[in-house]
Amino acid sequence: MRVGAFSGAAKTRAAKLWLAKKRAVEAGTFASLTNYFHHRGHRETEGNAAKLVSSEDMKAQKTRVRFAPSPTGLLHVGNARTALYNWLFARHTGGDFLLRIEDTDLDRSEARHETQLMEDLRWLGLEWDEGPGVEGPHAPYRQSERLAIYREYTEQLLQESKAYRCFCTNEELEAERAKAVAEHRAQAYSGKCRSIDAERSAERAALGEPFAVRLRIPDHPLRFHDMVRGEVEFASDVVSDPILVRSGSGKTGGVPVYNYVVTVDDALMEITHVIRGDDHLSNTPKQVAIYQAFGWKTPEFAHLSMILGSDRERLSKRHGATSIASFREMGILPEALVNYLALLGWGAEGGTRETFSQEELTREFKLERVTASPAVFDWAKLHWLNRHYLKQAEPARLTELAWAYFEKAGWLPASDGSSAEIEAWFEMVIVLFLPALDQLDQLPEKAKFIFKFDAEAARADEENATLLATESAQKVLEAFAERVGSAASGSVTPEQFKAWMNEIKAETGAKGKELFHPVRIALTGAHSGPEFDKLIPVIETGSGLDLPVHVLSLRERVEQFLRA
RNA sequence: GGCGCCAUGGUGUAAUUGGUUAACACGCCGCCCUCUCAAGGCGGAGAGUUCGGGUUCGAUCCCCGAUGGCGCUACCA
Repeated sequence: MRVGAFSGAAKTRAAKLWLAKKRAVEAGTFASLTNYFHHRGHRETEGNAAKLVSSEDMKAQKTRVRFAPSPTGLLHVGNARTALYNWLFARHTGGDFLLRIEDTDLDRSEARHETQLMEDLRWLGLEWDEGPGVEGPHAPYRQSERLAIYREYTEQLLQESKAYRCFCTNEELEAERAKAVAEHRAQAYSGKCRSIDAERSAERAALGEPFAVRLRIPDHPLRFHDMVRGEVEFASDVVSDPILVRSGSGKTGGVPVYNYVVTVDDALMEITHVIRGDDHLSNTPKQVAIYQAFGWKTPEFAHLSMILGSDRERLSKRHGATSIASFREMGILPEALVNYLALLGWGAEGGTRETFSQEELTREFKLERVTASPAVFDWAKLHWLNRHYLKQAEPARLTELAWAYFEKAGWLPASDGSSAEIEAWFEMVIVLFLPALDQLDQLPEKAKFIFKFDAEAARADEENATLLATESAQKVLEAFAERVGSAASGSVTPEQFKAWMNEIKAETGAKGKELFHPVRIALTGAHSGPEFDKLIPVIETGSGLDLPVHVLSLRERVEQFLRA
């Protein structure tokens, strides 16, 4: 099924669903999540290091996690795995999984990427409880639509003098950085603008001098707890006062940056566990400082290691296809990909099982068992899992998935203009080649000889020519041609075929490869391929079908081959 | 340069969180099945846990250091 933009009906249904869920929650033990969160948030005094959510809190509180991609490109395996782990954690703990679009990079964010992203998530079976298309109590879920909210919080920080306006120019900052490197120091902002007094600062701003807003990093170490790495600590002097809001009067001027909005949103959306890629680990102290500035309690973190290519470099386009969309196009089944991604950085207790359905994963998945070390992406294992699920899949489903490849090749009619006979036959084709497939898009190449039999090429092949050069091969071919010539085109059954081969065996004395290879080459163009028992019906039935290309019957094949 | 994270066969993960002949899967190799190619069944090779110290009766596991890889060090996310 194709998942497109949401229809109005779907949207309404989703909203109703959410409402119903909300009522159920409110009626139950989690009576007032919002109040609870508020208490929690203000309980902690400024300057305190991040505290673990105690086990009591954990019990009382429903877990809430989010996947927060930026729509700047296609969803790739790394992010998909992050989404999956978030989803699994939410489902395992009975919590909520939210989708939030981080589109504060106005230059690179595109709506079509957002649409594609949601389609990919759905394809993987990762439905979100709140987010675009579903909505929820914390809407909007697109950061570009939350700018007014951030502005309010920035104002508060400025007023409390926890943040300050920075009037430094790019040149000044670059000079600072160069100096820091020369002196073997961390490249942290000097804090030059920290000391500008509030009145003067407001004045300069009013005069139209461009400024960014920076957070004042406190001078105590910034600590947080990470569920896969344990306690992590950063000294405050290596953490630069982070930019909260961009300067300038252009399109991006006044737009807050990632580190800031991610924190504000995670807090406002009551995220309890921030599960994300390793590349954010070094950003976390800045975010912790933001939580502290607001007096909000820090959530639990879980930083997932990177996925690497076979050269141990961060997986990228250089390593070939890595987008979820491309996997789908190749004919990797979503359950195979989900299973594979789950295994990339996580192992079930005991570690002896490899195949898990999404339900089984949900049951067994524990964040504590996620590995901290990076994992190398391995096509061979993905293919193994895909073959596994391909064999499990309903043939009808595969027929539907594979149809497009053949339609595109011009070998099958458009699926809506097809007949039940053709569909049934195509299913036979798929079953025939299934054991030899890593991914569905390999099917046309494997099945090519059925639709496009090339007698000349078969003859021309060197290996074939050698096999056919013997006297025995000639005799076998003649004997076979004689028999197939006497039968009606398209009428040969596997039984008939078997009987003929036995006769030819007796008649010519050829056996084994000697007997079968010439026939196989004449019929398929290659000396290896699927079993004749299954192949014969495919060819003969196919020859009687009304397809865009005529499938040659056994008889026609032999005739063409002898003429070639 | 600074800071952080990571380190078990080729690859992904296990190992009652100090006591194992270091396990499973993928891949590889071989055998069986078979006209062939796959699939399937059976078996095999492949790590002494990056290196060096320490703690301990005993370290894959705890501590320190080194090395290597990766990440961050952006008014990207």
